[in-house]
Amino acid sequence: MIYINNSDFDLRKIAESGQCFRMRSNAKGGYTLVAHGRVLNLRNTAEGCELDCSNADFEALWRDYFDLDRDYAAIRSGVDPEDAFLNLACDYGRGIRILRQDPWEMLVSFIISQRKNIPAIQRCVETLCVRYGEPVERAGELFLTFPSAKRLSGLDETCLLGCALGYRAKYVSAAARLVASGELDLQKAVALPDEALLSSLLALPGVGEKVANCVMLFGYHRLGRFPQDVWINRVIDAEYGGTFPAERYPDTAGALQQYIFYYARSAAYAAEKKRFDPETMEE
DNA sequence: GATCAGGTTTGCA
DNA sequence: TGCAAACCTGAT
Repeated sequence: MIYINNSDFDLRKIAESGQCFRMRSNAKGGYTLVAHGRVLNLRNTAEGCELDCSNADFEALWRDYFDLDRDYAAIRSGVDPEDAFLNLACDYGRGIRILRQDPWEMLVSFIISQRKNIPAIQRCVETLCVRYGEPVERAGELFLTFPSAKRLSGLDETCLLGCALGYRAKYVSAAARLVASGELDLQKAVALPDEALLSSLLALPGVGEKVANCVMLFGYHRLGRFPQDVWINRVIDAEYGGTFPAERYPDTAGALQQYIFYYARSAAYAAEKKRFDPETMEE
């Protein structure tokens, strides 16, 4: 067992932050995660957050996966002290970290995400894994990995439609073929500078600015990327008059985006808005 | 039934 | 460039 004692590590917030679709609450009051072909159980205890893995696995994979060597307090303290809203969001979201997830899994997950809410995305991803993933055994229980590009590229598009992907099926199918054929090398792309990585992602069908930025942030850990979805846009309209000063945070905007996203969707923010703007009642 | 959801593409001005 | 409509599916 490994214990994480870090006030900048909050299991629930990370699970709910919308960056990861395979971290699900389990029967033991904790969370179970399948990532990079491995299964991990986590739960909060008096001694800290408990990870049921060996020290070797922790050092080889999970320390990096949870980005534990980064100082998130430093990211928050770099925020403009005049920016009251952003400081509130940072306080509220404290404990969120940007996970280092698999680029292929992120690409497919965020292509699927368009015009779907989080539960719907989770269901689609789960169905893909159950039907086409590789089995992994863990304490007598069976789990499934995220299916490889090779596996998905060999499927008829109707199989993907059967996973409720809808019009996105052809996008996933095309991406799978490109990756499986080697025409697009997602691992090699790790070495690309931001702009080149962005344009190679944008070249894929069904991938626009938002999806590309999510893949860069969550799959390639480019912390300067600032994906703008409708929630972020609503906040930017309401709090910043239409433009967020992302250029002020070239190395941390993505982490700030996660704090904002988490706060923007919270009841706390809704209540705050309502307090200052009675008009929202009518909307 | 109509509308809408964490978006992208296409077509038309 | 900029804007609206269409696209699948599931939920309200």
